[in-house]
Amino acid sequence: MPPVKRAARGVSDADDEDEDYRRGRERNNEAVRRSRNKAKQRTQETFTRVSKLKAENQILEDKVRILTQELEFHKKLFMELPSNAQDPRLEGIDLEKVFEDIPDNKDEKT
Amino acid sequence: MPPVKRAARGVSDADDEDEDYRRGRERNNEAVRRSRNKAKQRTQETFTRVSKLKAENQILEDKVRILTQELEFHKKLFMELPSNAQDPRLEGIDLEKVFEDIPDNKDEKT
DNA sequence: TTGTATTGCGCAATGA
DNA sequence: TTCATTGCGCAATACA
Repeated sequence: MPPVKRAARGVSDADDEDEDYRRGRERNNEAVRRSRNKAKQRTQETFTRVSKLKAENQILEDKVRILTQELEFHKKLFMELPSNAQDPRLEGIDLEKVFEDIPDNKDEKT
Repeated sequence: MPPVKRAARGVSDADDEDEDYRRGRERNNEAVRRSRNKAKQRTQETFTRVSKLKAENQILEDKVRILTQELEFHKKLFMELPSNAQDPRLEGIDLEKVFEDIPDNKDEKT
């Protein structure tokens, strides 16, 4: 453990104890320095992390927006073609239903 | 500014200067306390920020994945219907081209 | 027990 | 002048 005040005992002036104490204090001061640098480092990285995440987020949001538009476009295109309404394979099928949710979209929280 | 060592001058014991000094030190200590609390607060918020962003990101990634699948599905569905190949309004139109990029998807960095 | 790492805290210099 | 911020050392204590 870091040095303990020699004064807490019966040592008064510069002797072995004192040197040990100083030596110990010095070591601890270095440790403190190291520790604090690490902390700053981490803090800095956290900020960087936030920036990166915000950027990624922007990109993803754009993608979602664009994909949604595209999908809408395709659905309309498909639905509006009268030929589809007559395709034998779509007999009795409710296209609205089909397009609603193909995969398992089970995530809507934002 | 925070008090200055009165010892730096010719004041030895408890007098006005001393009281002012103590009073000043005390004020500063409080200020330091406030400042450090704020700092911790900010740090904490930054961590929270990261968590939230990571969560949002997950959700967005899922959405992109799902939307992409859906879109693929629709494109195939559309392309595979022979009726479309005969729809008069699609005369001379390259569907592949049409589907490629409707909006302006100008973002691919991840 | 010993040594390093963290953390709260006060002092003083410096910023605003 | 006052309060806020920051580098730095001390000591307690958390970890190994």
